[in-house]
Amino acid sequence: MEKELIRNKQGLTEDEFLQEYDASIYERPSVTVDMLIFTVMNEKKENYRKLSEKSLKLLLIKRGDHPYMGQWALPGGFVSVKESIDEAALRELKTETNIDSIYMEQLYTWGEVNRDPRTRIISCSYMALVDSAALDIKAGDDAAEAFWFDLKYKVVQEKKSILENGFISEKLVLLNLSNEIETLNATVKVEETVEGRTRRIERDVVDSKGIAFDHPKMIEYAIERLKNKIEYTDIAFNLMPELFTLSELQQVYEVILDRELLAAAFRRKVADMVIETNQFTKDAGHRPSKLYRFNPGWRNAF
Amino acid sequence: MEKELIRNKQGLTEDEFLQEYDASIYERPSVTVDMLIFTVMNEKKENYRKLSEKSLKLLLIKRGDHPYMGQWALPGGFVSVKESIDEAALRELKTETNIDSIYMEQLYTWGEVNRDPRTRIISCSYMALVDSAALDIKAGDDAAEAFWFDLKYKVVQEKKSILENGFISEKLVLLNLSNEIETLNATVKVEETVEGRTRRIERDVVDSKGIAFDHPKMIEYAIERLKNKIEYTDIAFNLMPELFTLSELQQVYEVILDRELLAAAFRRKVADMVIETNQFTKDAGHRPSKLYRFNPGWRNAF
DNA sequence: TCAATAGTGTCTATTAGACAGTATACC
DNA sequence: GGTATACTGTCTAATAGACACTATTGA
Repeated sequence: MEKELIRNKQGLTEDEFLQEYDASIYERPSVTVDMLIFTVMNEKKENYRKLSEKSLKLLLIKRGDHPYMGQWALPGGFVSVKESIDEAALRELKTETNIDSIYMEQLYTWGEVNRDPRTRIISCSYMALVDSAALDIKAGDDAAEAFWFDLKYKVVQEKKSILENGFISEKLVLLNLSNEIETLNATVKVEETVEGRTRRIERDVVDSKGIAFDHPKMIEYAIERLKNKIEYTDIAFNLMPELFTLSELQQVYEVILDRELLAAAFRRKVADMVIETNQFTKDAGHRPSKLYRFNPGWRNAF
Repeated sequence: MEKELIRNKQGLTEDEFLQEYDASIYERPSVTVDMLIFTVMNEKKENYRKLSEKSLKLLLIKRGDHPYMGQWALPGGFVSVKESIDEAALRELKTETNIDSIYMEQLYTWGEVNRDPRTRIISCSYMALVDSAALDIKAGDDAAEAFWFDLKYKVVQEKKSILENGFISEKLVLLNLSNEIETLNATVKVEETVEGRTRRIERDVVDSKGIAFDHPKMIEYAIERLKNKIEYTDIAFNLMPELFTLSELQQVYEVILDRELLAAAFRRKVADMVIETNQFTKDAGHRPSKLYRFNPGWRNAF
């Protein structure tokens, strides 16, 4: 190998250099992963004819120790030096949901100096989408108390101030997380500053009732990403069971996008992404609906 | 404050807990930032009539020590415990380009266990876009030898294998980085596995001539992101000088997207994003072109 | 029968692609 | 005048939105 021959200023070869390398001389941050685990669940029917409404859910854990003891946080944990961050994220996912084959995507790495009162902690956030049908019992039967929260996202204020050569656009987002046992609220300010050719986006937790750390920021960010990606990718199918109706699929799009869609246009849009089966729903109280499955090869026609 | 009253299982209040917290008991990874600094530069004209071609450039640094001594790497450095990762990225950007007001965006955090032979290092990559006119001399006059490389991205192979309930799509990307002093090549394999409702994307450096670490992966990822975002955002303007012609803007789009665009459609597309001035180019050897500036408020009509 | 959803046909508005044709400086 | 680019007009194709209309079940 040629690399044996190269010597640095201290006259060391690469092997010698690595042997002498002392990683401990610099102070280092801790690294954690935080998981945004989303699912969509059916609420109970109002009457026998109506379809059941769907709602977007997020998994949170009640903190059993300081800091933020008693508050709710995203599931997560430290990344050990012997595992990749993806592995750490998968491990957390498995611990909390007992599912290991699932859609997971890295979102953003949060690196503010004082985001954790214990020590310097950098956290890498991941989004996971799970099919609630595949979940069954889990979430709640862990030592850590994990619960699904109904998640509402609402822009409550938008403000735009014009600068000499740009503007500041400020948005207040209200996050509401609730279930049978608790209701949590947080307000996140998202501020976009455009000055000349520089753009900066900054998120701040204005107010948080019961949500630990900077997790409201992570939640806000994840929802924006989810809303965005559902429009131009097929991630929504990760929230669906094996077989589903187009109406159910549309409901999932609607609950995430938080607006109603027209059935005709929606069906055209998803036509290539699904494969028709010859099965139908039953006992619906109205016309039965054809069941479909995801078509993994929809993107590049084959 | 209420939080003083809450005691954990050891009977400690939050303040007591934090005082006793010892962050040093766990082994921790190091964290670095790596910067993908892009610009677009003019090549010299072939003849007095023709427009000068543009080319996409990436800034690399020659490594002066092990590991990968003598090879080329992305500018970057360790994140200190006293600065946020954004601050570390800005610091690197400032060191390398001497510019501090610039477009910068976090891309992805790379967390494989053995990506660095020294020790466990997690690296957060950032993309920065700079206007080459604002650069002037810089890049080259630092102690570290930083140079701009002409960057070519080419998909040399695409393969799709069908599985029982999904497929594997494999893409080989050839990266070519060159300037007057050196030519570097790397091949990155991008493998997308869709199985059932699980999707996984994996990148591997198949082959690398002269590019250090897993940086070919980071470069490949950044170009994909850049190509993607230029289509639906206004980031391209960060590569433009204060005043520019629509033809120049189109050239920038073309060099990044690596395909020719039709002028009429392009002009329609960017019409709202620019503000006309009453100035024109001079001495062009052909019809002069109107100069435009960026319109920061294009998005939400005001 | 009727409430509620499933599913289709079609008109319209908007947008992207194609390309011809006109305009204008500088050598 | 000729070359190379600047810029516009318009036809066409593709797509998204709107909405009316038909179909089908279980109670």
